[in-house]
Amino acid sequence: MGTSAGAARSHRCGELRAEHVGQEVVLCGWVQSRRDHGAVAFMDLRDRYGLIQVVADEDSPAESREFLGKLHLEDCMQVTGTVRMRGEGNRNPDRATGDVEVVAKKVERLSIAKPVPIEILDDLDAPEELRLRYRYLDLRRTPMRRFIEQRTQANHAIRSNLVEQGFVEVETPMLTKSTPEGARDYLVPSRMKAGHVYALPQSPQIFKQLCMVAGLDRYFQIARCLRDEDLRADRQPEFTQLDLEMSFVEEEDVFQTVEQVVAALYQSLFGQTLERPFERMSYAEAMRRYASDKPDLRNPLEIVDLQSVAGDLGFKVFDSVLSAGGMVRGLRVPGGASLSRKAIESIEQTARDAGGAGAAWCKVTEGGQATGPMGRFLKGEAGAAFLAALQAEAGDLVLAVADRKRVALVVLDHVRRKAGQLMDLVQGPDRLLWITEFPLFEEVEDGVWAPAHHPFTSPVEEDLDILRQGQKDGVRSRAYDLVLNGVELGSGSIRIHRREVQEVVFEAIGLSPEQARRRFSFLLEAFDYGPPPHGGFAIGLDRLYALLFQAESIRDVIAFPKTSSAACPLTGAPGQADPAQLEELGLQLSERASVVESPESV
RNA sequence: GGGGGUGUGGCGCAAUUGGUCAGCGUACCAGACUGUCGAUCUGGUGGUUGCGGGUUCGAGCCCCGUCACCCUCGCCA
Repeated sequence: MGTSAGAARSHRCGELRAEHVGQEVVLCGWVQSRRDHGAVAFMDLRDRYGLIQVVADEDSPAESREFLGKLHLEDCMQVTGTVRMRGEGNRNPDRATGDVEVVAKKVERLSIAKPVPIEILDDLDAPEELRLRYRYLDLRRTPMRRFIEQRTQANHAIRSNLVEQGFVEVETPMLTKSTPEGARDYLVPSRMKAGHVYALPQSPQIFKQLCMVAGLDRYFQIARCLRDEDLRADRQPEFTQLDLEMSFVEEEDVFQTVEQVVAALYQSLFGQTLERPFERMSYAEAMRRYASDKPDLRNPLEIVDLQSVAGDLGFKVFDSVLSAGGMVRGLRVPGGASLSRKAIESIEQTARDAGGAGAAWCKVTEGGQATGPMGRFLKGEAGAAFLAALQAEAGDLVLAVADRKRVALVVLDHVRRKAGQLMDLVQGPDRLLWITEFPLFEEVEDGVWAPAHHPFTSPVEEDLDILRQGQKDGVRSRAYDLVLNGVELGSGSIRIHRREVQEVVFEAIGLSPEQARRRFSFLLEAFDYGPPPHGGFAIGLDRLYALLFQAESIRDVIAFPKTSSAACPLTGAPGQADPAQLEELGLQLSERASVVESPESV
């Protein structure tokens, strides 16, 4: 901390050590606790930097002795006194400042605190809603303050690394037009142009591409994004992304750039040097081996295709799925025969929770026999072939899932994770992984395909022809994700910069040239003026920080977060609209809106 | 929008099959105490058990509705 303590104080509470003994100091802070013994009284004074014990004894003026005992927790204080060594046996080794104390000469209360609704304790156990309502008190707590400080450091590491890499930082508008992410927009009505609205950005997507057309070459921003969708434990209506875009690049250029940033982050936060390059895996391979587009590679279990061996067992469950065009895949859990009946049942339950019918299973005995529910179907050559496909050995547990393709993959993913967790296989260092060549379209219902990304995501060159022929299944895009231990950190793509390709994609996703021009006119217009090939990436920082800082919730790394109904208990936002403001905006509330009453005004 | 969980003094918790069970800790207030350190001791204030309705002689406890929060599915690149 290279800055001065401030005019009202000479030192910070947390910095006093034996070397300060004898100095007269002026401290400012809050009353953390007080211990009044009559003729001697103590107070722990807290600031951002720590705690210091202030004592008033026979060396202090009588009035300060009395005053110290009368203070409330969290009163804001200024204390003048002398640093002195604590007596032998009176030191507190659990505290950084525990060898010294400040003998009060003058004790002044700068402001008074009512009884606090939440206590300022590291291990506070209070309803989160209350913590949000009194966030300014919650943030006085050390763990919360740490998150803020770590976030500062992380943002700083990111920013300085990207600047080093030659990036320019551009602040893009908050009042803008709808962007192509496909979430619901937050709208802001215009006063100047009644009946018209701004949309708050779901991401700076369009603007960062415009930055590329502008020749800025390498853009980044730590950007606020807003999406009006239902919340989750790891989702907030407004969140922060590290957003970047680069010109004249291919996937590898983006990967290396992002890897440098992430490595700088780990270096700064943990002093840890990440191994680079990160691993890379195509979407197809990830789905084949892990049934997931964000596999946790710390879990070594892999999916095995049993399509060709499942039909010969005389197992009705497999037969009916196969004849319906479904999928049979399985999983070998080495040593899994040691799992209890109850544990295996929990895997079956996981499969059902994931939307499947369950999971077939058997254990492999020393003699190579299969026991358990699926065991009796695994006799003879067909059974041996089945187990051989899995490379199952004595002592293993074998799990098999049969279902419609989309369901089976989801179930396999859950089963793999559950089995890995039960066997305690998920360990080792962080595994960072690029998933590449995501499909351009995803099947949302049987036979119904929707674009998986925004419409400027470039298809893979070799797949252009089949795309032109109207095929959707199997068309690869140049989109990629970065995955950390099974958690998707962010995603990006190489964009389309050629008009001809853009038109093919618009047509494929069912946008007529007119519709496309209406929605993205300004970007398409910009693309008439020599757009460079470009691509980029965006990382959700709140989620990443929650992970890296080991916060319990994404809300802990956000200073002033919202509840799961997108409300702010502190400010009471969203608030009721003021009729005068509505009038000015040319707006009228519908029946539905006026029925809704605020439950309570704070 | 669907499913699940939670809701008792400011805060954390308790209350047997529905029957003196509205109690404990902490904070708060008053007092005592020369070395504590999330001090201790004594005494005290404080609750229409989220809200509304119902069942019952009787509801914190059972039923219905509702609100808020948390988790989750849908939704969200």
